[in-house]
Amino acid sequence: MRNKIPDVVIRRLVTYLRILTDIEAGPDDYISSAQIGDLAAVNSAQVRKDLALFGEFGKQGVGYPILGLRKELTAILGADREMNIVIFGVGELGTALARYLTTRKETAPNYRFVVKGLFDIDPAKVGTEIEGVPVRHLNELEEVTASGDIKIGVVAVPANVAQEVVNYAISKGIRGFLNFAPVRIKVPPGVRIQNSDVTSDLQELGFYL
Amino acid sequence: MRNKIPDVVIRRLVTYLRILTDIEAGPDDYISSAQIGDLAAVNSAQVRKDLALFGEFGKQGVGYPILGLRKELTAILGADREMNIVIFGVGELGTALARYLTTRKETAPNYRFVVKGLFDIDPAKVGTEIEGVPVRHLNELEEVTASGDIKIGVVAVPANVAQEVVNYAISKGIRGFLNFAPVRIKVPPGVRIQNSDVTSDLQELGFYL
DNA sequence: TAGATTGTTAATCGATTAACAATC
DNA sequence: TAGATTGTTAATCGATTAACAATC
Repeated sequence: MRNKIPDVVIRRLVTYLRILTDIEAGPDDYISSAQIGDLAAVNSAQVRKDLALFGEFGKQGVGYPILGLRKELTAILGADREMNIVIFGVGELGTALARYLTTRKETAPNYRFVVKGLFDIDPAKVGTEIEGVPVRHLNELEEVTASGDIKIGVVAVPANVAQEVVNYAISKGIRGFLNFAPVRIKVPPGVRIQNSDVTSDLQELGFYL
Repeated sequence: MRNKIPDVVIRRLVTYLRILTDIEAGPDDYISSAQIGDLAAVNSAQVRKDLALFGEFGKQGVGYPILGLRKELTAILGADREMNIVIFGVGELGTALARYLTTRKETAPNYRFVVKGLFDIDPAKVGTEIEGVPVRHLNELEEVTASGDIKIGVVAVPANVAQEVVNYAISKGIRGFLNFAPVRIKVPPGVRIQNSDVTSDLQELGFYL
């Protein structure tokens, strides 16, 4: 069933959930698809259709119960589970991400990403720690992945070694990546990779300005 | 003309340019749409169509001249111009981005983003500097935007003030934003905003794992 | 010339939006 | 009941892919 849901729908669902989370609501508060659409910059029919893919959550003439829908979306997106991640590369960006993700844990409400490991190959960095999480040598990855279920690897290494690091991580069982290195990485079927590249984003933006 | 080009095409063009830049090539080296497509994970017809939107750059039976196409894409994307940016928010992420963007300047070949200003409102940060760029109070923004043409604002402030900061920046003439805060920001027509949100990316990834 | 690959038109596919009966 | 809004079907829109004549 998950195969038939387009990526773009999931991205919107994440937005809807954030919108619902940002609203203070009591048990009797409802919101219409038009209101959600307005906040998410999405057509109201789109909102209804996205939600209808997963069930009938609304009430005709009234709308969607805010708390109820929030709960449903949380369940659909698995936002109630804790998700263990590791970070590859503890340079500027990797360090910032490590701090950001470990710090946010306390502030955000249903936050659920736990940084289980930081990896680098620079001897000057291995052995240090960030927000209480030790930086290990990449070749110790298996010891971390073996212990729990690490779902996601955040790639913050230089572009020229990113493919190599991802290959290695896949061999140690990691199946999802968020890649910050400015390269397109090839992964076998069954492995997901999501790219987030500041340079490309800026360049795209630059075209229009 | 630019209005008719879909965003997604521009994003692919950025990818093609990076691919071409990564290839070592002499003046007589050619590449086919199939090869580019392979490296970019895109159908070859797509590649040809994307390029054909801007001109006829190829030669039947041979392909596209690597150096020539690189030059054309650079011109199309404006990757030869220098693009001045400012960064709002000098927390973990803002600092990392500032360092990343100023440092990269030396390493990457046709890199062209110049950090012209860093802004915060925290008195402990205002007056310090990062990689030689001073951190100013947000209310000094106008003095920086007035001096040159600042095209892009990078938003690395907390989510709850992001909209406010963007509004203010728009009032000072900035027309393009790369937003790292986990909120959907409303902007008037004529202003572009691109979102890059680690939390959402991870959550989206989490759905599939 | 024969083989390869472009540029482009036509066909397909999928996603978005409009419309409306069902119903709270 | 009257008004509002859902869930869903049908219509539209746009983007991707296939196909192929042109031609290097």
